This record gives sequence, structure tokens and C-alpha cells, in this order.
Amino acid sequence: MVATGWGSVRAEVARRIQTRVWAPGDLIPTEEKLAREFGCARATVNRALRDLAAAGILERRRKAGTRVALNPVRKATLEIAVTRLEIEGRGQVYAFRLLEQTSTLPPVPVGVRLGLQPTDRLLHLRSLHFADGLPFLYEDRWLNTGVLPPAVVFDPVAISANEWLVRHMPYSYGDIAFSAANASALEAGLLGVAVGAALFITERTTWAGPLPITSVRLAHAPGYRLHTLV
Amino acid sequence: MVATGWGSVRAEVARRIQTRVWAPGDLIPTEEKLAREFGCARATVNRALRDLAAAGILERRRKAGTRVALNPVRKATLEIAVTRLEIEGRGQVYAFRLLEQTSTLPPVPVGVRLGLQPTDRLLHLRSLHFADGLPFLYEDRWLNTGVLPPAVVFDPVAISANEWLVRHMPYSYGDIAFSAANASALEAGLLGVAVGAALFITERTTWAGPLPITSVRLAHAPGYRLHTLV
DNA sequence: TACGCTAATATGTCTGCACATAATAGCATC
DNA sequence: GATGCTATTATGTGCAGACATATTAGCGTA
Repeated sequence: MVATGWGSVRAEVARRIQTRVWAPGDLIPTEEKLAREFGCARATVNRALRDLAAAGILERRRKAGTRVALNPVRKATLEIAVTRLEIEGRGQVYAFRLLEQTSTLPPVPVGVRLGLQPTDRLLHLRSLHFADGLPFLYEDRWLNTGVLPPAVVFDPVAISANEWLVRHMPYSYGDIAFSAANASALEAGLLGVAVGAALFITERTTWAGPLPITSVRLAHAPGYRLHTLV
Repeated sequence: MVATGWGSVRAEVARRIQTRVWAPGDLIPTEEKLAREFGCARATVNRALRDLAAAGILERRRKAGTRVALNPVRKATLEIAVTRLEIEGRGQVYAFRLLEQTSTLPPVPVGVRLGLQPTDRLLHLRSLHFADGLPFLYEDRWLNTGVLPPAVVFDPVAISANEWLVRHMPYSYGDIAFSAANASALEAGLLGVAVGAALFITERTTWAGPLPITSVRLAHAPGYRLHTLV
């Protein structure tokens, strides 16, 4: 421990866990003891241990103390960027085409997922995103236009809904699910692949506070890989 | 702001961003000003803003100040649990069967991924995991036995490699990639699905510090969905 | 034995202060 | 105008001390 700072405390604690000085399930010394040992303030140790706990390596409970996680749950972090940036980030040319834009009653599962009344109409957008001219992603989106800020015009032909939302309804929250599915005839035709090809599917439902905004299904062309950070 | 604590500062800042009091790209007040406004210490504001920055909502740079992220990158967090716990967590019965256990030279891509010499031998494990008696997951793993702690015996018939590693080589780091693939004849047979069925694929490479431990490919039976937290 | 109260304890968080560090803006110089 | 130094500034991190809060262990009582 020649380095200083909470990062070095974290590194040393992580080292002791990796080298099994402290084994899974073990109770590690209290913040005070560690602070004395490392010659730093308790707040510094606290910062380091809190960080390791957030990573799933430690489990902390008041009074009970801090122990090395017994069933470490790997927490993987993914970056979900706007499609345009994802494609441009690889040095490819981005383009997208709007295939459909209708205001209609959503299918029941979509309505339920968004918590809507059966009579609520939604904007149904279907579009295709291209990388270097090749189909990259097929997007099927239901959009609750009622909650969009009326001040700003949304032209789904000019800008992808994804990007528009991220710019004008920032920092809403939702849940994301990933799965695999065989390409339907429609999807195969649009993406230019054989019917039944394995597609990587992303499904997102997004809320701004209590208000449902959008529910979208993204079908990625074969070859798509989603990577964790680091 | 009737509540107190850094959480309430975070909530209020998030609210101002959601309601576009502070729009994307805007510079928000300095920590000192916010601390004065909220009637708390700068450290408290710092904690709140640091948290929002970690979530990708704010961008912070010394001297430059704190601004609302212009191209917010959604950071999704996934929990990757041990397969047994994942299945038992749904109230299903877990079982697994080891299909192959050989020590051999890995295929070139695997060797490269692990950064091994072309002459290094690896333990090749192939196994099938079951949920309620039905095939759930096909695992194809290459394991660098040289780095395993010799003190503890690893019996791949008795315990899944995944779980053994997580218990005895805790807190190693690696990268994970998700994709979709059509089931090969082999996979289809093992998982009891049609050839060509869309499988959700997880690939992981794991290191303990500088030492490569394992590279694994997991093929999930159709219907598998990976969910983000919250 | 079972239950409930109480004291002890480890972490959670806040305050106020200090100094470190990175990045900018402005000035001086060539 | 271009370049380079310097002062300024906002965040990053550190410290010590304090109080809050959850949880446990132990004790006493029924």
C-alpha cells in the first residue's frame, strides 16, 4: 500500500479477497480497524467498501458488519447508446427509413405493458436502420403521444424516435429485456436474411415518472453482439 | 425538498432535468451554489451529483463544471447469477450433467482469446443444465487448470464449473458478450429443440488479474430472456 | 421456552474544513 | 497572430468528529 486514496484501499481489499486472505462468507474487519490499519479516515474506508459492495463483491449490513459475498452475483453493465451513434461509432454510415406511421389501438400486450386503458390510442412506428447501406436493425415501436412535450415537434421521418426521445424526454426510466428469436417472414425480408435466422431482440418499455412513454421491440440483424463494459 | 440527505438532493436535481429546468447540454450551478440553495454541505451535493454522473445523466469535469449529458448513454445493469441459483430462484428443480471432460489443445480462437501459447492444454468441459428436468442451458467451457488453486479439489461431475469457479476463484474479472445463434444439430439434440431454433448465447472470458482462467459459451434454450435490474 | 425490552455495535450519512488537480481564460511575450 | 506561462476556478478527495439507524445479542420476565 504505497499509493494513497480510497482507490488504493479498494484495491488492497480486493486483493485480499482474490488471494483468499478473506474468503467468501468471511466477515472482514470493521471500517474503524481498517482505517487504523491503512492509516486513513473511516470515511475513506467507507468509500472503498461501499464501492466494492456496489460491485457485488461485498455484502454490508449495519451492525452485522461487512462480509465477502458468498454467492457473488456478477453485475454486468451495458451501454445502450442511440443507434445512430452506435453505428457511427464504428465508422459506418447511418441511415434509417420510416416504414409505417399510424395512430391506432395497440395490441393488448403492449397496452398492458404500458398500463393504458383499452381505448387509448398510440402512435405505431415501424422503421429500419441501416449501417453502410445494409439493414442493421428493425424497430417496431408504440409511442404514447399524449405525454410528449407539445412545444417541440416530432417528425418521425426526419429523426429516429429513439434519438428524438432521448433528446426531448431525457432520463426517463424503463426496463430492458434481451432474447433471441427466429426471423419472421416480414423481418427476414426487411433485414435481408433467411426466414428463421436467429435475431437478437431487445425489448424496452420506458416511463417518465408515472407516465408510460413507449414500448419498443428491436430486432438486430444476425452478427450483432452486445458487449459489457470493461 | 422537505426530505433531507444526498438522496433528496439527487432526486431534486433529477427532477429539474426531467422537467427541463436544466436541459441537455446545460451547465448546472456549481456544487457550492447548490449546497447553499439546499442548505447542506458541499460534500452532500457532491455525493448526489457523482451518483447521477455514474448513471450517465450528468457529465462532470474539473473546472469545466457539471452539465446535463447531451447524448445520454443508458447504462443498463444486469445480474448474472450462478445458473443453479437462477433456476432455483424461479422455484424450479436444478440438475446438470457433464457430457465431456477432456484435456486437449483448444481451438485457435479460444487460445487467442485467453492469450495462451499454442501449446498450452486446457480442460474442455461440456455440460447440460436442466430446469425441472427440461434442458435449460448447454455449456461449452475451456478451463485453464494451471491457475486453479491446487488445494481445493475440483470435481466437475459433482459441481458445475460455473459454481465452483465462483466459489473458489472469486471476484475475477472478464467480459461478457450476448448474441443470438441458430441451434446446430448438436445443440438442437441436446436442448431438445428443432435445428435452427434461435438460441440466446452468452460468451464469457474470465481473468484473475493477469491470468486467464476460462472461456465459456452458453447456449440458452428458446424462451430465455435476460432482464435488466429495476 | 418464548417473548419483548434494552444496550451495544457497525454501518450510513452529514458537516465543515482543507488541499490536490485539471482545465480554462487571460495576459505577456515573441 | 501564435505561443506559452500563470492565476483562477470547479471538481476530486482527504480529514476528524458527530449523530442516525438498523440489527444483533443478551437479559429479564411471563
